Amino acid sequence: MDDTGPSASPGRASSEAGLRIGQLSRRVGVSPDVLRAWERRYGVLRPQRSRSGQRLYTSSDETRVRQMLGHIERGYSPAVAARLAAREGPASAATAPAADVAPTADLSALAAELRTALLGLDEARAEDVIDRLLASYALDTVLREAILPFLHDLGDLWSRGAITVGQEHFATAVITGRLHALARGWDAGVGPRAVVACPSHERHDLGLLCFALALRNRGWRVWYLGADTPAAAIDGVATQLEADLVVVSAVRAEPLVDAATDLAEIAGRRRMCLGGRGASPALAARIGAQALPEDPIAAADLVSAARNA
Amino acid sequence: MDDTGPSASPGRASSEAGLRIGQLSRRVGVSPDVLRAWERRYGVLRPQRSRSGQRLYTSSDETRVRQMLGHIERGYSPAVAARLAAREGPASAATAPAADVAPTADLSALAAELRTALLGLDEARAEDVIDRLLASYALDTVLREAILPFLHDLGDLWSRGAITVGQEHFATAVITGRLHALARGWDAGVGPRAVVACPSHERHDLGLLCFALALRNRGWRVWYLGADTPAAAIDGVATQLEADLVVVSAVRAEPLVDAATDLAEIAGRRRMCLGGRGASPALAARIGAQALPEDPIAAADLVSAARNA
Amino acid sequence: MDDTGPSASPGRASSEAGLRIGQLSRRVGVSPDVLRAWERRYGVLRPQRSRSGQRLYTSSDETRVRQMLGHIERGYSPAVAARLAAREGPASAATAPAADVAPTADLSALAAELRTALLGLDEARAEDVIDRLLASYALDTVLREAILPFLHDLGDLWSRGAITVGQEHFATAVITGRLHALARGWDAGVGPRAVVACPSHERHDLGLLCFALALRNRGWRVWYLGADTPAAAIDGVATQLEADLVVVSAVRAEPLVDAATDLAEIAGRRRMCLGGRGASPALAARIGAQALPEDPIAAADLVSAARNA
DNA sequence: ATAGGTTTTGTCAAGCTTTTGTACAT
DNA sequence: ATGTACAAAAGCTTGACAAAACCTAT
Repeated sequence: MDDTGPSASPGRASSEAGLRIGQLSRRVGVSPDVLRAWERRYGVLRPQRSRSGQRLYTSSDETRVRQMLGHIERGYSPAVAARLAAREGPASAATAPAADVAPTADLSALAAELRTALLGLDEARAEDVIDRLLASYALDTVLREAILPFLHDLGDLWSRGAITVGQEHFATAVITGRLHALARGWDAGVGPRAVVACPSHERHDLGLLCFALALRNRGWRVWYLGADTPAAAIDGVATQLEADLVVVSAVRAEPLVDAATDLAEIAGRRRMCLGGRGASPALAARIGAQALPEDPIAAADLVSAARNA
Repeated sequence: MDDTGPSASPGRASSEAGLRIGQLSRRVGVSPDVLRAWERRYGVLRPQRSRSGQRLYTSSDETRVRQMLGHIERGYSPAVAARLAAREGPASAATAPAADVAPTADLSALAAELRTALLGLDEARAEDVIDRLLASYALDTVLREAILPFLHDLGDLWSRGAITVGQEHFATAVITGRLHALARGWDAGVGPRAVVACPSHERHDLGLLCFALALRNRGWRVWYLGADTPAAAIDGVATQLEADLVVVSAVRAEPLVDAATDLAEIAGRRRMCLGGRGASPALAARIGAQALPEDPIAAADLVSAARNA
Repeated sequence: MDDTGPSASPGRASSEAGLRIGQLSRRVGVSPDVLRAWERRYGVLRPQRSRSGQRLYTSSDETRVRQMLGHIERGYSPAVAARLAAREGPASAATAPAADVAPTADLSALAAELRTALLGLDEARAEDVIDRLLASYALDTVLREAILPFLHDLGDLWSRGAITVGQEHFATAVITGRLHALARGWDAGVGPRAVVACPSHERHDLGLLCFALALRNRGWRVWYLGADTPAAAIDGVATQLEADLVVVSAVRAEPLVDAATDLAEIAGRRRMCLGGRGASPALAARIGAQALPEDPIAAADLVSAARNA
């Protein structure tokens, strides 16, 4: 097994913490006392705690310590080494020699870093990059320039067999979690109501999630039903809410085709849009819905503009 | 998911169940006592029972134990190892006991940490805490439970001389920056239009900023003019946009009183609300506006609900 | 920020600081006592100081010492060798930063679009333009070529009555928000510490914000106190942090004049610079501070360069 | 170069709690 | 088989300490 130990599987990502101080100490060759002192004095490490107060370190804490050791060996005092390590962030210093971390890294650099982090199963770093992206750029931009291109890539890589299913799952899980977090409180307020879902047998809902975020960002109230939702369920929610809009999206055409009859029935009573690569204008026409562009942001613009017009 | 046993398919489980504790113990090299303790303490194993109550383990229990041993060997404590093994196993979701880690982000703990960080002039840590808050809680919650109480405290501490003006300025600057960042893209979309400002001579606009965020979160499009805005300016923007609502907020009453005549003039043509501690119902009535509760979130609720009603 | 690599700009050097005297001594083979003596007598080295006063050398200090050693070996007296080394030093850092690469969007067109968007109260578009600016150009460039000129224009237009106060407030609010967001992580790293504020009764802090960003970009750690900060507050924070530098900036002269006595008191204990249009060399001299050019970027260059001189 | 004072940083101890394997009584 | 008890191991916090490294000043 590799030296990152327990971090290989996707679901574990956010709760990977588990190393206790003694073990970390043995791994990096720094006494527990020193580890605690470093935490207290420089705040380099901020391990999770168990309910009883025991420190639980992640493997990124381990690399952090190693970075510090590297700096110390190079002659820096522990205090300085700590600041340097802190500034390097969760990312590994080994690969980025002396590159100063810019306060405002540029968009494509951040996008690239996100990709590296996610394919490298480094969740902490991925979260950090997403934080920096969102801090520096508007949500639409982050989605359009970083998240969506990455998802696109991911599909490519996967279909070429260039990455493992585990990597794909991991990346998907991290992004999903993050986008969902952004989407809290979707249904509050005054905007028009949209019900948003993938049809039965369509399990890829990340594009839909981006679309939903963009739509929310344009003032809509969104009820997000997610992947694999039967047409009847969509209809039920839409009816209960008296939704102004129903959006159904799929990557492949089949799920939409299969649900076409039921969807047409809904479209007869309510504004409906079809999104995703699986939605052709022809199919939309047959169902009585509006076809949306493949790009989720553009789709949100279109939906939103149509209403204003 | 089923609750009858540890493996995914019930049928197979029962057909395989048969290992008794002594046998399993010898196979995996873990004493029966320990196996029982693990079951009791971590719930890793849930063997079937024979008629007489004896434990009957399946082969998947065996792999489960081996996984645990592997994790322990890699340095994890038995408690953590159990959690990890539970995650991996086929029956993960159903049987996994609550993880033993302290909740990553306890709201009040995070709020306290935010306070410590800001008063200690530690920006990086403050940002980190805010990140964690936003990652775990809805914006409304973060504002209501962490940001606003802190701002309140800040006023208190300052008036009691418990903190320096410098600390107050610093904290204000950090929070302002952060909230503004959250507010990007305020005017996009389809919602009703609100113009939001403090009157001339009112320079505290943080409460207003929270209100604006909450309002945006409820689907409104917001134009934020900020502190110290003359009534004429407010009117100009409101007219240019054909705003549906104008909100004016002040901590003290004077700025509102001073601007009362001009504001009344605007209120004659447009829905207007007065917010902040400086806004009394009496004053609002005189101006022809609606008084809002002091709490920005409640105010946003009210504004938003009134429109829906 | 530039993209020329880690060692090109003078400010960058200071962010690398961290070597303590013992380590430097071992590296170059000169005793700590001698290093201190050279510093005192010839001023060849001007290391940063840690909070407790420890000297923190950069790697360029190391080459400086080596140059001196070379000259001494060639027979010059230490005094002469020091002068020679001093003359050589700065020259080595003379590699000019490269221009921005391959602009994806035309700078002046984007600047114009920004202006249109902001004056038209179109926030979403403004944010998008800023995103594109930041994605294509270095921060310094964006500030110098787009943001600052626009702010300048804004003042002009306003004074000519060509725009309403509302437009001005709106534009200011958007830009403020954006710049604050870029400023995350201001206090990270190991660079020298700067406290940055406008004096009491000065409420325009946008120029200061640009300056602070530029300074941060040159490796300084910045504590931003913002507008309208009493001298006592500035002093308090500077003391708490043992800041290496205090910068006070105002658009008009009065606020600075009013605070002159208190500021002079601070300047007696700490390096201080005065910035903004309100800062005249005469006033600076009276206070015992250094006057900075009006242009925030140039000011940051000066502050940062002076340190290595 | 020396002297005298301060800061930094790794270590250690005391006192207490939690974890966990093992033992024992029912 | 179950539940309780127990003790060793490992942690936690607080506080203190001493060697090393620095600082200033003479």
